[in-house]
Amino acid sequence: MTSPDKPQRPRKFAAPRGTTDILPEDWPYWKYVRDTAERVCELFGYRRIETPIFEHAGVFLRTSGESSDIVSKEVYVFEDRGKDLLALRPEGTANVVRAYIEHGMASLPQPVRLFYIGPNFRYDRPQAGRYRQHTQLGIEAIGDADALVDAEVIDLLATFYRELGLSEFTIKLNTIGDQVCRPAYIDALRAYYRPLLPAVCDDCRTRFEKNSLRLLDCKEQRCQASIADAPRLREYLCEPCKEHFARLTGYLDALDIPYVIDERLVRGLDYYTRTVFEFHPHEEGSQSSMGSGGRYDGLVELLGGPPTPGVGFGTGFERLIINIKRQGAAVSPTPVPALYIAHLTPEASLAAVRLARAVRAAGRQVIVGAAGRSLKAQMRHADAKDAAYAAIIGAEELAVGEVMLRNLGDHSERRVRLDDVARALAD
RNA sequence: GUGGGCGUAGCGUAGCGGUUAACGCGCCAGGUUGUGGCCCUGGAGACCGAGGGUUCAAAUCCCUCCGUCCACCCCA
Repeated sequence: MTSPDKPQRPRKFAAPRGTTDILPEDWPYWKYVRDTAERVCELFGYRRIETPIFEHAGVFLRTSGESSDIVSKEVYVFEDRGKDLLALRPEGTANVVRAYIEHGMASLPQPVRLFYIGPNFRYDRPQAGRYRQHTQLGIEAIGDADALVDAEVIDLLATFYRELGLSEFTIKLNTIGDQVCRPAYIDALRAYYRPLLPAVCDDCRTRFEKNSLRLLDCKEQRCQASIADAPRLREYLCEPCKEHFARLTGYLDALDIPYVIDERLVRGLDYYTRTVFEFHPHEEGSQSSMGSGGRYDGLVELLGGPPTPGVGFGTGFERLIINIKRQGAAVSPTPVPALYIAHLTPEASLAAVRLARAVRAAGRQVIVGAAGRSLKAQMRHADAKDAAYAAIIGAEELAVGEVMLRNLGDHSERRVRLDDVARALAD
Protein backbone atom coordinates (compact mmCIF):
# COMPACT_ATOMS: atom_id res chain seq x y z
CA MET A 1 0.00 0.00 0.00
CA THR A 2 2.87 2.40 0.64
CA SER A 3 4.35 3.64 -2.57
CA PRO A 4 8.01 2.67 -2.80
CA ASP A 5 9.11 6.27 -3.29
CA LYS A 6 7.38 7.45 -0.12
CA PRO A 7 10.14 8.80 2.13
CA GLN A 8 10.64 7.18 5.51
CA ARG A 9 9.62 9.80 8.05
CA PRO A 10 11.91 10.37 10.99
CA ARG A 11 10.76 9.10 14.34
CA LYS A 12 8.61 11.45 16.39
CA PHE A 13 9.56 11.89 20.00
CA ALA A 14 7.31 12.47 22.97
CA ALA A 15 8.40 13.96 26.28
CA PRO A 16 9.85 11.16 28.45
CA ARG A 17 7.43 9.24 30.62
CA GLY A 18 6.44 11.13 33.71
CA THR A 19 7.50 14.51 32.36
CA THR A 20 5.30 17.21 30.86
CA ASP A 21 5.64 20.37 28.89
CA ILE A 22 4.26 23.44 30.61
CA LEU A 23 2.37 25.06 27.76
CA PRO A 24 1.61 28.78 27.44
CA GLU A 25 -1.98 28.32 28.61
CA ASP A 26 -0.75 26.79 31.88
CA TRP A 27 1.94 29.33 32.49
CA PRO A 28 -0.25 31.86 34.32
CA TYR A 29 -0.71 29.26 37.06
CA TRP A 30 3.01 28.64 37.31
CA LYS A 31 3.78 32.30 37.38
CA TYR A 32 1.19 32.84 40.08
CA VAL A 33 2.63 30.09 42.27
CA ARG A 34 6.23 31.18 41.72
CA ASP A 35 5.54 34.85 42.38
CA THR A 36 3.57 34.04 45.51
CA ALA A 37 6.28 31.68 46.75
CA GLU A 38 9.00 34.28 46.31
CA ARG A 39 6.93 36.97 47.98
CA VAL A 40 6.01 34.89 51.03
CA CYS A 41 9.53 33.54 51.52
CA GLU A 42 10.89 37.06 51.48
CA LEU A 43 8.27 38.14 54.00
CA PHE A 44 9.73 35.58 56.38
CA GLY A 45 13.30 36.64 55.69
CA TYR A 46 14.30 33.63 53.62
CA ARG A 47 16.92 34.17 50.93
CA ARG A 48 17.07 32.35 47.65
CA ILE A 49 19.55 29.63 46.85
CA GLU A 50 19.66 27.39 43.81
CA THR A 51 21.80 24.30 43.75
CA PRO A 52 22.60 22.09 40.74
CA ILE A 53 20.02 19.57 39.70
CA PHE A 54 22.63 16.84 39.98
CA GLU A 55 25.07 16.11 42.76
CA HIS A 56 27.55 13.45 43.71
CA ALA A 57 25.28 10.49 44.29
CA GLY A 58 26.49 10.13 47.86
CA VAL A 59 24.82 13.38 48.88
CA PHE A 60 21.47 11.66 48.52
CA LEU A 61 22.35 8.04 49.00
CA ARG A 62 24.03 8.64 52.31
CA THR A 63 21.36 10.90 53.74
CA SER A 64 17.95 9.65 52.72
CA GLY A 65 18.28 6.16 54.11
CA GLU A 66 19.23 3.08 52.14
CA SER A 67 15.92 1.38 52.71
CA SER A 68 13.79 4.38 51.88
CA ASP A 69 11.86 3.99 48.65
CA ILE A 70 13.43 7.14 47.34
CA VAL A 71 16.94 5.80 47.53
CA SER A 72 16.28 2.13 46.97
CA LYS A 73 14.34 2.50 43.74
CA GLU A 74 13.63 6.07 42.72
CA VAL A 75 16.92 7.95 42.36
CA TYR A 76 18.26 8.58 38.87
CA VAL A 77 21.91 7.62 39.21
CA PHE A 78 24.39 7.81 36.37
CA GLU A 79 28.09 7.82 35.70
CA ASP A 80 29.35 10.78 33.71
CA ARG A 81 32.11 10.70 31.12
CA GLY A 82 34.68 11.33 33.81
CA LYS A 83 33.44 8.25 35.70
CA ASP A 84 31.96 10.26 38.56
CA LEU A 85 28.85 8.75 40.08
CA LEU A 86 26.16 11.41 40.00
CA ALA A 87 22.48 11.56 40.86
CA LEU A 88 19.62 13.78 39.76
CA ARG A 89 18.36 15.32 42.93
CA PRO A 90 15.32 13.46 44.28
CA GLU A 91 14.59 16.01 47.02
CA GLY A 92 15.80 19.43 48.00
CA THR A 93 17.21 19.28 51.49
CA ALA A 94 20.40 17.27 51.23
CA ASN A 95 21.92 19.40 48.50
CA VAL A 96 21.13 22.63 50.31
CA VAL A 97 22.80 21.23 53.40
CA ARG A 98 25.77 20.32 51.22
CA ALA A 99 25.92 23.95 50.05
CA TYR A 100 25.60 25.19 53.64
CA ILE A 101 28.66 23.19 54.59
CA GLU A 102 30.62 23.89 51.42
CA HIS A 103 30.21 27.65 51.70
CA GLY A 104 30.88 27.85 55.39
CA MET A 105 27.44 29.16 56.24
CA ALA A 106 27.97 27.98 59.79
CA SER A 107 29.87 31.23 60.25
CA LEU A 108 26.85 33.32 59.27
CA PRO A 109 24.32 34.44 61.89
CA GLN A 110 22.23 31.38 62.72
CA PRO A 111 19.79 30.18 61.67
CA VAL A 112 20.48 30.55 57.97
CA ARG A 113 17.13 30.83 56.22
CA LEU A 114 17.10 29.63 52.60
CA PHE A 115 14.52 28.88 49.93
CA TYR A 116 14.70 27.38 46.46
CA ILE A 117 12.41 26.57 43.56
CA GLY A 118 13.36 23.93 41.08
CA PRO A 119 12.92 20.47 39.65
CA ASN A 120 13.33 17.19 41.48
CA PHE A 121 13.53 13.76 39.89
CA ARG A 122 12.22 10.42 41.00
CA TYR A 123 11.86 7.29 38.95
CA ASP A 124 8.33 6.56 40.01
CA ARG A 125 5.30 5.31 38.19
CA PRO A 126 3.48 8.41 36.92
CA GLN A 127 -0.03 9.14 38.04
CA ALA A 128 -2.33 12.05 38.74
CA GLY A 129 -0.19 14.63 40.53
CA ARG A 130 2.88 12.42 40.40
CA TYR A 131 5.67 13.00 37.92
CA ARG A 132 9.23 11.86 37.37
CA GLN A 133 10.23 15.48 37.18
CA HIS A 134 8.34 17.74 39.52
CA THR A 135 8.93 21.24 40.78
CA GLN A 136 9.20 22.10 44.43
CA LEU A 137 9.42 25.12 46.60
CA GLY A 138 11.60 24.17 49.52
CA ILE A 139 12.83 26.12 52.50
CA GLU A 140 15.47 25.26 55.05
CA ALA A 141 16.27 27.00 58.33
CA ILE A 142 19.64 25.67 59.38
CA GLY A 143 21.40 26.32 62.66
CA ASP A 144 18.72 26.73 65.30
CA ALA A 145 17.29 23.91 67.37
CA ASP A 146 14.41 25.76 68.94
CA ALA A 147 10.82 24.84 68.23
CA LEU A 148 10.18 28.45 67.33
CA VAL A 149 11.79 27.73 63.97
CA ASP A 150 9.70 24.60 63.46
CA ALA A 151 6.63 26.74 64.01
CA GLU A 152 7.95 29.42 61.69
CA VAL A 153 8.44 26.92 58.89
CA ILE A 154 4.93 25.55 59.33
CA ASP A 155 3.55 29.09 59.52
CA LEU A 156 5.35 30.01 56.31
CA LEU A 157 3.87 27.06 54.46
CA ALA A 158 0.38 27.76 55.80
CA THR A 159 0.75 31.41 54.80
CA PHE A 160 1.89 30.42 51.33
CA TYR A 161 -1.19 28.25 50.83
CA ARG A 162 -3.51 30.93 52.15
CA GLU A 163 -1.94 33.51 49.84
CA LEU A 164 -2.55 31.11 46.96
CA GLY A 165 -6.19 30.93 47.90
CA LEU A 166 -5.86 27.38 49.20
CA SER A 167 -7.47 27.75 52.58
CA GLU A 168 -8.83 24.24 52.78
CA PHE A 169 -6.11 22.06 54.25
CA THR A 170 -5.28 19.96 57.27
CA ILE A 171 -1.90 19.91 58.97
CA LYS A 172 -0.83 16.54 60.30
CA LEU A 173 1.82 16.79 62.95
CA ASN A 174 3.95 14.34 64.88
CA THR A 175 7.28 13.91 66.63
CA ILE A 176 9.44 10.90 65.97
CA GLY A 177 12.01 11.41 68.72
CA ASP A 178 15.74 11.77 68.31
CA GLN A 179 18.93 9.72 68.49
CA VAL A 180 18.59 9.56 72.26
CA CYS A 181 15.10 8.15 72.64
CA ARG A 182 14.20 6.62 69.29
CA PRO A 183 16.47 3.53 69.54
CA ALA A 184 14.73 2.37 72.70
CA TYR A 185 11.38 2.78 71.03
CA ILE A 186 12.51 0.91 67.93
CA ASP A 187 13.61 -1.96 70.16
CA ALA A 188 10.23 -2.02 71.85
CA LEU A 189 8.42 -1.84 68.52
CA ARG A 190 10.43 -4.71 67.09
CA ALA A 191 9.90 -6.79 70.19
CA TYR A 192 6.17 -6.22 69.83
CA TYR A 193 6.11 -7.04 66.12
CA ARG A 194 8.33 -10.11 66.15
CA PRO A 195 5.57 -12.56 67.12
CA LEU A 196 3.13 -10.83 64.77
CA LEU A 197 5.27 -11.16 61.66
CA PRO A 198 3.36 -14.13 60.21
CA ALA A 199 0.20 -12.03 60.27
CA VAL A 200 1.43 -8.86 58.60
CA CYS A 201 2.03 -8.05 54.94
CA ASP A 202 5.25 -8.74 53.04
CA ASP A 203 6.17 -5.07 52.99
CA CYS A 204 5.88 -4.93 56.74
CA ARG A 205 8.19 -7.89 57.13
CA THR A 206 10.74 -5.95 55.09
CA ARG A 207 10.13 -2.81 57.12
CA PHE A 208 10.65 -4.82 60.28
CA GLU A 209 14.17 -5.58 59.14
CA LYS A 210 15.15 -2.33 57.54
CA ASN A 211 13.05 0.57 58.77
CA SER A 212 10.90 -0.43 61.69
CA LEU A 213 9.35 2.96 62.23
CA ARG A 214 7.59 2.71 58.90
CA LEU A 215 5.61 -0.27 60.17
CA LEU A 216 3.35 2.33 61.69
CA ASP A 217 2.16 3.86 58.44
CA CYS A 218 1.36 0.67 56.56
CA LYS A 219 -1.96 1.03 54.75
CA GLU A 220 -2.69 -2.69 54.41
CA GLN A 221 -5.95 -3.75 55.97
CA ARG A 222 -4.44 -6.84 57.57
CA CYS A 223 -1.81 -4.79 59.37
CA GLN A 224 -4.13 -2.28 60.99
CA ALA A 225 -4.83 -4.34 64.09
CA SER A 226 -1.13 -4.77 64.71
CA ILE A 227 -0.57 -1.05 64.41
CA ALA A 228 -3.42 -0.20 66.73
CA ASP A 229 -1.92 -2.09 69.64
CA ALA A 230 1.70 -1.19 68.96
CA PRO A 231 3.73 0.62 71.60
CA ARG A 232 3.30 4.38 71.49
CA LEU A 233 6.31 6.43 70.58
CA ARG A 234 5.01 9.20 72.81
CA GLU A 235 5.63 7.06 75.85
CA TYR A 236 9.26 6.58 74.91
CA LEU A 237 10.15 10.19 74.12
CA CYS A 238 13.00 11.67 76.13
CA GLU A 239 12.39 14.83 78.09
CA PRO A 240 14.03 17.19 75.56
CA CYS A 241 11.94 15.74 72.74
CA LYS A 242 8.77 16.02 74.78
CA GLU A 243 9.58 19.57 75.66
CA HIS A 244 10.41 20.45 72.08
CA PHE A 245 7.07 19.14 70.88
CA ALA A 246 5.22 20.94 73.65
CA ARG A 247 6.91 24.17 72.74
CA LEU A 248 6.05 23.67 69.08
CA THR A 249 2.37 23.11 69.74
CA GLY A 250 2.47 26.13 72.04
CA TYR A 251 3.72 28.30 69.21
CA LEU A 252 1.19 26.88 66.77
CA ASP A 253 -1.61 27.51 69.24
CA ALA A 254 -0.40 31.07 69.72
CA LEU A 255 -0.53 31.52 65.96
CA ASP A 256 -4.00 29.96 65.76
CA ILE A 257 -2.68 27.37 63.33
CA PRO A 258 -4.88 24.28 63.60
CA TYR A 259 -3.19 20.89 63.43
CA VAL A 260 -4.00 17.26 63.98
CA ILE A 261 -1.54 15.10 65.84
CA ASP A 262 -1.07 11.88 63.92
CA GLU A 263 1.09 9.45 65.84
CA ARG A 264 1.45 7.26 62.77
CA LEU A 265 3.01 9.99 60.67
CA VAL A 266 6.66 8.98 60.28
CA ARG A 267 7.77 10.19 56.81
CA GLY A 268 9.86 8.49 54.19
CA LEU A 269 13.29 9.96 54.71
CA ASP A 270 15.57 8.66 57.41
CA TYR A 271 17.17 11.94 58.34
CA TYR A 272 14.17 13.38 60.14
CA THR A 273 14.27 13.91 63.89
CA ARG A 274 11.58 15.17 66.22
CA THR A 275 9.13 17.26 64.22
CA VAL A 276 7.47 15.87 61.10
CA PHE A 277 4.41 17.33 59.35
CA GLU A 278 2.29 17.04 56.20
CA PHE A 279 -0.27 19.37 54.64
CA HIS A 280 -3.30 17.74 53.02
CA PRO A 281 -6.06 19.43 51.04
CA HIS A 282 -9.59 18.66 52.19
CA GLU A 283 -10.48 17.40 48.73
CA GLU A 284 -9.97 13.68 48.82
CA GLY A 285 -7.87 11.89 46.26
CA SER A 286 -4.58 10.20 45.87
CA GLN A 287 -1.34 12.10 46.03
CA SER A 288 -3.12 14.33 48.46
CA SER A 289 -0.02 15.51 50.26
CA MET A 290 0.66 19.03 49.01
CA GLY A 291 3.67 19.73 51.12
CA SER A 292 5.58 18.25 53.99
CA GLY A 293 8.74 18.46 55.97
CA GLY A 294 10.33 18.20 59.34
CA ARG A 295 13.39 18.65 61.48
CA TYR A 296 16.72 17.03 60.60
CA ASP A 297 19.14 17.69 63.44
CA GLY A 298 21.65 15.06 62.36
CA LEU A 299 21.84 15.81 58.66
CA VAL A 300 24.58 18.43 58.54
CA GLU A 301 26.84 16.18 60.55
CA LEU A 302 25.99 13.23 58.33
CA LEU A 303 27.32 15.21 55.36
CA GLY A 304 30.55 16.04 57.10
CA GLY A 305 29.66 19.34 58.74
CA PRO A 306 29.63 20.33 62.41
CA PRO A 307 26.68 19.18 64.53
CA THR A 308 23.99 21.56 63.35
CA PRO A 309 20.20 21.42 63.67
CA GLY A 310 17.86 22.18 60.79
CA VAL A 311 14.23 22.19 59.74
CA GLY A 312 12.43 22.68 56.44
CA PHE A 313 9.76 21.58 54.01
CA GLY A 314 9.12 20.83 50.36
CA THR A 315 5.90 21.51 48.49
CA GLY A 316 5.10 20.42 44.95
CA PHE A 317 3.93 23.00 42.42
CA GLU A 318 2.10 20.52 40.21
CA ARG A 319 -0.10 19.45 43.10
CA LEU A 320 -0.68 23.01 44.19
CA ILE A 321 -1.81 23.90 40.70
CA ILE A 322 -4.18 20.93 40.65
CA ASN A 323 -5.72 22.23 43.85
CA ILE A 324 -5.77 25.83 42.68
CA LYS A 325 -7.69 24.80 39.60
CA ARG A 326 -10.02 22.66 41.68
CA GLN A 327 -10.70 25.42 44.18
CA GLY A 328 -11.06 27.96 41.38
CA ALA A 329 -8.55 30.49 42.64
CA ALA A 330 -8.00 33.46 40.32
CA VAL A 331 -4.73 33.85 38.47
CA SER A 332 -3.59 36.89 36.56
CA PRO A 333 -4.30 36.73 32.83
CA THR A 334 -1.62 36.54 30.19
CA PRO A 335 -0.60 40.03 29.04
CA VAL A 336 -2.13 41.01 25.73
CA PRO A 337 -0.53 43.10 22.95
CA ALA A 338 -1.03 46.84 23.04
CA LEU A 339 -0.34 47.02 19.33
CA TYR A 340 -0.50 44.75 16.32
CA ILE A 341 1.25 46.04 13.22
CA ALA A 342 -0.17 45.02 9.85
CA HIS A 343 2.00 45.80 6.85
CA LEU A 344 1.15 45.46 3.20
CA THR A 345 4.29 45.90 1.14
CA PRO A 346 7.94 44.96 1.49
CA GLU A 347 8.82 48.59 2.23
CA ALA A 348 6.03 48.74 4.81
CA SER A 349 7.51 45.67 6.48
CA LEU A 350 10.71 47.58 7.12
CA ALA A 351 8.75 50.41 8.69
CA ALA A 352 6.78 47.88 10.71
CA VAL A 353 9.77 46.31 12.42
CA ARG A 354 11.19 49.76 13.19
CA LEU A 355 7.89 50.90 14.63
CA ALA A 356 7.68 47.73 16.71
CA ARG A 357 11.06 48.47 18.23
CA ALA A 358 10.06 52.02 19.11
CA VAL A 359 6.82 50.98 20.80
CA ARG A 360 8.49 48.14 22.70
CA ALA A 361 11.05 50.64 23.93
CA ALA A 362 8.13 52.46 25.49
CA GLY A 363 7.32 49.25 27.37
CA ARG A 364 4.36 48.03 25.35
CA GLN A 365 3.81 44.60 23.90
CA VAL A 366 3.83 44.56 20.12
CA ILE A 367 3.20 41.81 17.59
CA VAL A 368 4.22 42.30 13.99
CA GLY A 369 2.00 40.70 11.37
CA ALA A 370 3.31 37.91 9.18
CA ALA A 371 4.98 39.19 6.03
CA GLY A 372 3.13 38.61 2.79
CA ARG A 373 -0.26 37.94 4.35
CA SER A 374 -3.37 39.78 3.31
CA LEU A 375 -4.61 42.66 5.42
CA LYS A 376 -7.64 40.57 6.27
CA ALA A 377 -5.49 37.73 7.53
CA GLN A 378 -3.40 40.10 9.61
CA MET A 379 -6.47 41.74 11.12
CA ARG A 380 -7.89 38.35 11.97
CA HIS A 381 -4.65 37.55 13.72
CA ALA A 382 -4.73 40.86 15.61
CA ASP A 383 -8.20 40.01 16.84
CA ALA A 384 -7.23 36.49 17.82
CA LYS A 385 -4.41 37.92 19.91
CA ASP A 386 -6.73 40.39 21.66
CA ALA A 387 -4.60 43.33 20.61
CA ALA A 388 -5.88 46.71 21.77
CA TYR A 389 -4.82 48.56 18.63
CA ALA A 390 -3.82 47.70 15.09
CA ALA A 391 -1.48 49.90 13.09
CA ILE A 392 -1.88 49.46 9.35
CA ILE A 393 1.03 50.42 7.16
CA GLY A 394 0.43 50.39 3.41
CA ALA A 395 1.95 52.26 0.51
CA GLU A 396 -0.27 55.30 1.11
CA GLU A 397 0.60 55.72 4.77
CA LEU A 398 4.23 55.05 4.17
CA ALA A 399 4.43 57.74 1.53
CA VAL A 400 3.50 60.37 4.13
CA GLY A 401 5.17 58.74 7.15
CA GLU A 402 1.96 57.76 8.89
CA VAL A 403 0.03 54.67 9.98
CA MET A 404 -3.68 54.01 10.16
CA LEU A 405 -4.20 53.39 13.88
CA ARG A 406 -7.32 51.38 14.56
CA ASN A 407 -8.85 50.87 17.97
CA LEU A 408 -9.99 47.26 17.93
CA GLY A 409 -12.39 47.82 20.79
CA ASP A 410 -14.53 50.63 19.39
CA HIS A 411 -13.53 50.28 15.72
CA SER A 412 -12.47 53.90 15.46
CA GLU A 413 -9.42 54.75 13.41
CA ARG A 414 -7.27 57.73 12.63
CA ARG A 415 -4.02 58.56 10.88
CA VAL A 416 -1.05 58.97 13.19
CA ARG A 417 2.52 59.89 12.36
CA LEU A 418 4.93 56.97 12.73
CA ASP A 419 6.84 58.88 15.39
CA ASP A 420 3.69 59.50 17.41
CA VAL A 421 2.34 55.95 17.64
CA ALA A 422 3.89 55.13 21.01
CA ARG A 423 2.52 58.37 22.44
CA ALA A 424 -0.91 57.79 20.93
CA LEU A 425 -1.11 54.39 22.66
CA ALA A 426 -0.42 56.02 26.01
CA ASP A 427 -3.59 58.14 25.83
C1' G B 1 6.72 -3.15 41.65
C1' U B 2 0.94 -4.71 41.33
C1' G B 3 -3.99 -4.03 39.12
C1' G B 4 -7.61 -1.66 35.71
C1' G B 5 -9.29 1.84 31.55
C1' C B 6 -7.92 3.93 26.98
C1' G B 7 -4.93 4.62 22.23
C1' U B 8 -8.56 7.42 14.91
C1' A B 9 -5.73 14.62 11.88
C1' G B 10 -2.78 19.93 16.63
C1' C B 11 -7.25 19.21 20.20
C1' G B 12 -12.17 16.85 21.18
C1' U B 13 -14.90 12.93 18.99
C1' A B 14 -17.79 9.52 15.25
C1' G B 15 -17.09 5.09 12.60
C1' C B 16 -16.78 -1.12 15.51
C1' G B 17 -15.48 -6.38 9.27
C1' G B 18 -16.54 -4.33 3.13
C1' U B 19 -15.29 1.14 -2.12
C1' U B 20 -11.02 7.57 -1.96
C1' A B 21 -11.81 7.13 7.25
C1' A B 22 -16.38 11.41 8.98
C1' C B 23 -17.67 15.77 12.23
C1' G B 24 -16.62 20.02 15.53
C1' C B 25 -12.73 23.34 17.21
C1' G B 26 -8.12 25.09 15.55
C1' C B 27 -4.91 26.27 11.18
C1' C B 28 -4.39 28.33 5.91
C1' A B 29 -6.90 30.74 1.76
C1' G B 30 -11.10 33.13 -0.42
C1' G B 31 -16.24 35.65 -0.06
C1' U B 32 -15.41 42.85 -4.93
C1' U B 33 -10.52 46.76 -5.10
C1' G B 34 -6.40 47.93 1.94
C1' U B 35 -9.36 46.11 7.56
C1' G B 36 -10.88 41.88 12.68
C1' G B 37 -14.63 39.41 15.96
C1' C B 38 -20.55 36.50 13.31
C1' C B 39 -21.64 33.90 8.78
C1' C B 40 -20.48 31.19 4.09
C1' U B 41 -16.99 28.48 0.69
C1' G B 42 -12.58 25.95 -0.25
C1' G B 43 -7.88 23.79 1.35
C1' A B 44 -3.97 21.56 4.19
C1' G B 45 -3.58 18.05 7.94
C1' A B 46 -4.46 10.76 9.92
C1' C B 47 0.44 5.29 6.87
C1' C B 48 -6.77 4.77 12.32
C1' G B 49 -0.02 3.76 18.55
C1' A B 50 3.57 -0.39 16.59
C1' G B 51 4.26 -5.46 15.10
C1' G B 52 2.13 -10.09 14.17
C1' G B 53 -2.26 -13.14 13.25
C1' U B 54 -7.62 -14.49 11.62
C1' U B 55 -10.38 -13.29 6.94
C1' C B 56 -11.72 -12.88 0.04
C1' A B 57 -11.70 -8.21 2.97
C1' A B 58 -9.70 -5.07 9.36
C1' A B 59 -9.45 1.42 12.11
C1' U B 60 -13.08 -2.31 13.17
C1' C B 61 -11.86 -9.52 15.60
C1' C B 62 -7.40 -12.06 18.29
C1' C B 63 -2.26 -11.88 20.34
C1' U B 64 2.22 -9.29 21.69
C1' C B 65 4.67 -4.87 22.54
C1' C B 66 4.72 0.34 23.32
C1' G B 67 2.41 4.70 25.01
C1' U B 68 -1.04 7.08 28.14
C1' C B 69 -4.49 7.71 32.11
C1' C B 70 -6.34 5.95 36.85
C1' A B 71 -5.87 3.13 41.42
C1' C B 72 -2.52 0.52 44.97
C1' C B 73 2.30 1.52 46.84
C1' C B 74 5.30 5.61 47.68
C1' C B 75 5.61 10.55 47.91
C1' A B 76 5.72 16.75 46.33
